[in-house]
Amino acid sequence: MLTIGYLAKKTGTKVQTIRYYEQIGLMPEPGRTDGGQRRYGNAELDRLSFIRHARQLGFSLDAIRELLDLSDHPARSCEEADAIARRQLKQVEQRMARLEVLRLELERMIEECSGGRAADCRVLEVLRDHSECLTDHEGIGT
Amino acid sequence: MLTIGYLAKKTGTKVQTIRYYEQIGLMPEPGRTDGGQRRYGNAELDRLSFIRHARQLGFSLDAIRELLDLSDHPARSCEEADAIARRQLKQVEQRMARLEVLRLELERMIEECSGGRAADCRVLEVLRDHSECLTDHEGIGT
DNA sequence: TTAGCTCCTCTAGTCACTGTAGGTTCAAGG
DNA sequence: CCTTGAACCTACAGTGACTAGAGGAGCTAA
Ligand SMILES: [Zn+2]
Ligand SMILES: [Zn+2]
Ligand SMILES: [Zn+2]
Ligand SMILES: [Zn+2]
Repeated sequence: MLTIGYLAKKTGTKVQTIRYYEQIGLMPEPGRTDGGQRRYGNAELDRLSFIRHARQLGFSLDAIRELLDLSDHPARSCEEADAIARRQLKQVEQRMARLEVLRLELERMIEECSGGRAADCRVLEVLRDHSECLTDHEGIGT
Repeated sequence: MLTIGYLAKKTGTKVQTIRYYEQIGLMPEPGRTDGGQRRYGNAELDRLSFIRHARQLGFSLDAIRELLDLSDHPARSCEEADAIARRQLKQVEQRMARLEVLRLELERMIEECSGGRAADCRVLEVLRDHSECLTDHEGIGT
């Protein structure tokens, strides 16, 4: 019988986060001691590891919910799991493309500024006037 | 005299977002009509454009607050503005590096899965067992 | 005048946690 | 058996940067 603190340490999760996962139905309600403390088994440890690993790979909790469901039903087709992963990959690629645009623009404005008074700062100038930019970068950053 | 809706359209901002910026002190409290509606001048339009452009380049509202402050004081040194921009660039680079790791891992697991039952799905297997991964990717995704 | 658009305030929700306050339980050492 | 202190409990508030909705008031033109 495993305590919540043990699960936390094993998976690199904060204790509150595990309780949060329980609250939103991602982790099951575990058994309790007479005093009301949670006690887990190995299945729950595995489930939490899965969740954390998927989070590290950038999946949303909603996506993870579906992936866990598929993992719980081994006879089903894995098409949906693959589709979720492909969606995630596409999202990552899009984000990288957007970041690359920002990176170039930032690099350029930093390079061009030769210091001095704020009045002549290239960084501030570019921020004031988008026509100084080489790219469109519409949609908010990140 | 410009309405909030005009500013919104000109800058591609939602009306509520402009009111939100006012609430957190990023935009000044504008004058009002007798009926209580906000009316802006061109200075406010410029300020909002600055904010939006900086947001598109990924700066946080706190960073933008400092950048606006510097832009309002042209005699000051621009060192701090440059430092903020360099910090932002570094953050973008770090995020891209993390995303590249995710991208490779996702690409690999999608490629390796040949479809079929969820029991044999490579995607689910990798999520269950981090030792199937080639990289460490610690820290939560994005 | 009346239609219909825009504007107002206020509240709550998003995502995925994280932090805090104030109290209870558990396990080990004496 | 008793005490100590770490780990646990619930409940609620806060993060960033908005976004959505309710319910009402103002503004403009036909
Ligand atoms: Zn500068
Ligand atoms: Zn630009
Ligand atoms: Zn598969
Ligand atoms: Zn891994």
